[in-house]
Amino acid sequence: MTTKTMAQASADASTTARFLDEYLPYWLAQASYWISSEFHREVAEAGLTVAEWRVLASLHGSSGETIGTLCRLALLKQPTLSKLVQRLEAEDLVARRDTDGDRRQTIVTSTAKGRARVATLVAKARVHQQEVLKPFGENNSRDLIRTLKDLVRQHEHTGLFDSK
Amino acid sequence: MTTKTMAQASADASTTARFLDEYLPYWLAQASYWISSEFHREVAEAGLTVAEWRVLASLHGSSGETIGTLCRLALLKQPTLSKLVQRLEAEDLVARRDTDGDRRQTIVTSTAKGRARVATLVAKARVHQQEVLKPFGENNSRDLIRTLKDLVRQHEHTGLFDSK
DNA sequence: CATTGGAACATGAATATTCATGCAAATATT
DNA sequence: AATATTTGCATGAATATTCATGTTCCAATG
Repeated sequence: MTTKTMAQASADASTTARFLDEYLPYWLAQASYWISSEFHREVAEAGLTVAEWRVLASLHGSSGETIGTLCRLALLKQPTLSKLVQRLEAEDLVARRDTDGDRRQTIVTSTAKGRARVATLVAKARVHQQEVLKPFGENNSRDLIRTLKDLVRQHEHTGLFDSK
Repeated sequence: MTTKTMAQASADASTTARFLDEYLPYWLAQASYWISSEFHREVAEAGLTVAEWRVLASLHGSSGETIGTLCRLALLKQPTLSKLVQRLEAEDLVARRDTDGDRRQTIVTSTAKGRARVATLVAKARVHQQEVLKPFGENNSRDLIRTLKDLVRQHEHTGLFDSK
């Protein structure tokens, strides 16, 4: 195995420091990727794709979300999500209905079958999060999540979602 | 604009707390997404796709990376990256050569043209990072990056990369 | 040192995403 | 209040990604 780890790679920054090594967006992407993909094995074993898991998780504990909101929750583009939701609806894992107010909107809710399908997974996700945060302790963990929420709050408005 | 922000959504967790609202991987993904996509407008204006930017940024300040390492740096799957590198090579933005040691490996380096192409962008990226971190101050910023690096170090080995 | 297993990269076929657009409904403008 | 603009979602065509596999080479084992 010749494979360098990211951490090692960042360590042998002898003279030529790689740009990425101190680049925040890079580390955010790496952290997001590795933490998530670790759990995505459970998702695959449960017979779901990552996108399906994200949608069902987004609806977990929600009374229903519009397609647009769901796009931002699951970080999927609107056409991608529309098609995914239709597949999930065909499997009876989610249901779609119109809103009372704005008749352009579609509200998506998870069905009993959908909730049952992810119940175990959600529990495992909570455990996974605890394991991930354990090495950091209570305070650092709280700080990390608060900082991430702050980052999102400060930047989610800086660009239209679908302009990517 | 009926659109709920993620922060607002997390705020009206009156009785029904959504699962995602306290889920670390969710906030990592959101933070990564929004911070990056904010900058990706610059990338688009420079006439590059996000994947192209990631590859060229990964090679910036590097003496060359193998396809495999580049996959992990840019978080792209190997077939995706192989094809992308071939396109970049055709534009003379990167070059490929064989390693001395392992003749299965391909080393990718950025060409002078490639470096010129992202020089401005890299400078803008550094400025962008400073702006993003400014509200958090020196100490919190350093803590955040250190924590992210720790997370990656602890988890990059927990799964094979391409098993996703 | 032959053989077997695995690793690195390339590539075609299957699949998924994205862009562009359409349509219907809400909101803004005059 | 008629018209123009914008918003929310759906959908087909173009594009990109991914899976499965092939090939070549390295490394481990007998």
